[in-house]
Amino acid sequence: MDKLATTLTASDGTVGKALDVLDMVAERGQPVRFKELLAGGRFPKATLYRLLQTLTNQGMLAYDAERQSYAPGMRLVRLAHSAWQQSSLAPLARPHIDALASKIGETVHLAQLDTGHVLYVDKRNARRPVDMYSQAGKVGPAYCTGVGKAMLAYLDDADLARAITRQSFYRFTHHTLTTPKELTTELQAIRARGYAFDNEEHEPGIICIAFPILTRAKRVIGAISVTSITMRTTLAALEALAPVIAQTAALIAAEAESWRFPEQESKGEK
Amino acid sequence: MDKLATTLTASDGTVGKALDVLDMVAERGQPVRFKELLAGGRFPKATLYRLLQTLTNQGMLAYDAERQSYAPGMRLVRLAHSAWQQSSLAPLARPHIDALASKIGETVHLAQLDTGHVLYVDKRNARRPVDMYSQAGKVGPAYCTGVGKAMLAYLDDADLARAITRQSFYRFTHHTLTTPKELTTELQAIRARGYAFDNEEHEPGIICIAFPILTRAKRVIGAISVTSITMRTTLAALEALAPVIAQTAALIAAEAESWRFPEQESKGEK
DNA sequence: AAACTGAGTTTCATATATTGGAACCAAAAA
DNA sequence: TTTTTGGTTCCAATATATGAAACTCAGTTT
Repeated sequence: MDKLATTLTASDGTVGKALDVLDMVAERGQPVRFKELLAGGRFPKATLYRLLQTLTNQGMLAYDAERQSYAPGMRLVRLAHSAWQQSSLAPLARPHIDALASKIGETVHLAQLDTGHVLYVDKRNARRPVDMYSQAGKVGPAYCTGVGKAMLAYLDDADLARAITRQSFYRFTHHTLTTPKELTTELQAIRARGYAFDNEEHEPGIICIAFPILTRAKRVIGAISVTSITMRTTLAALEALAPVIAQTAALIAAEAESWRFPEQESKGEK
Repeated sequence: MDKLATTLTASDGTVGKALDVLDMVAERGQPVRFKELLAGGRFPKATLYRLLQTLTNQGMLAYDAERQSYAPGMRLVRLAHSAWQQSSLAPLARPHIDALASKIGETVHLAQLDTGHVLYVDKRNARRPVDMYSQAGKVGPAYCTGVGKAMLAYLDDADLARAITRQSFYRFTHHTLTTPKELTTELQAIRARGYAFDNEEHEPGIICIAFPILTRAKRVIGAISVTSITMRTTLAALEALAPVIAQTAALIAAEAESWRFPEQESKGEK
């Protein structure tokens, strides 16, 4: 399912290792047995064992005794609630996203950049209301999505370079940009234009137009996109919506600025 | 806002401490300055400092340089996505919750028990569709909510005892049960009846009826509730919906059982 | 039954990371 | 300028984490 470049964080301390393990469990997307994790070769048996114990104790993992397997724990959901509420743009952007979605009747996404990847923090689907967490919290590739490219286009050189190293450049469709070179060229175009398209680069049949959400100082803090399907629309038709979307992005930016502007990428790699 | 008994997890190792700090940040519900955390008196300056650094490095916290404050990081949202998807009842229960909500046109909650507190994992609000994360991931008290009591009623003695020690028994309204004694009496009634009510015990004007979701072995794995307001309904009216709700709970239970049954409470306190 | 797996758990001497008091620094306040 | 406040860094003492190897305890095989 996921073709993201696996980010192996330079381990800082025991905590770093524990969180690595957490990631390993979360990434698999289904309950994992000890053996499988061990097979990852990341940690020696005893160490892995104790890390798992600790995490389980702490409710960060849940151990299913019957199946002898680990899954991410509910404590994460609790913590994430806080994170989402106070560190994401979502609560603040909600009314604007709502307005936009109901005005144009297409799916709207709100995303932020997280260690080089796209993190969807909210979604509004015009026809079928809810879709919850099934999208919020979901991670996607940056190099081949509208929101991703819209955000990458506004990173400064250092951050962009770092972000690029994280891209897998896996070819999802034959429109996917598969080299840093192609991508950077595209990013220039996006910066010139002010917004990005996704021309079936991630999934065939799916297109979108995406706008960065920029602070006054032109720092990207997120992006919004309007998605549709080739069967129903064209990129040109989506482009006609540009003004409304741009407007929404601006509103969100303005509001965000007056409240807070969270750091997105931690700067030093240790 | 929150009146939950603060769970001070018996620290295991550095990881435990780090997660404690995470909790401290998350609990505040707004960006925290170093000083405030230090004032908590939980950790000496240098130690706290380094824990914060590590967590920030790891993306579990986000540091806002301008305001010099910490907030829960986006990595949590990413991780929680996994947790929610694979460890909660939500994905599985979704269709049934949807059906129930649209059939009866009232707000439906799906909750699980997390270290003695209620963790809302999904919500369907009939009239105003989405409400997202604003509820999923939210934690509430167990002793004075319908879902909470419905779940407590089916815990075995040991787990119940443990859960009770976590309740704050804060008096939210004058219907709130404020002692373990009152609560256990109520729980007996609930077990006898098969479902619980919330008679304005948490918020004035808000009432609900809640059903536990039980495995064949009678282990609680969650609860669903239908909420309304006294201005519009009565408990008696809600009770009329009992069969439909029970049915939904049973469906969810059946489905859950055939897939997986995650542990909810980690057993040993170390 | 006896011998063998394979998966998970525990031990223990060692290396290492964590600790926290105190010193330090920078910016704001007096 | 001097103080205070709030945050960062040092460093020796010490607690912790480490991981190879030994050990369980099923469930197999032979």
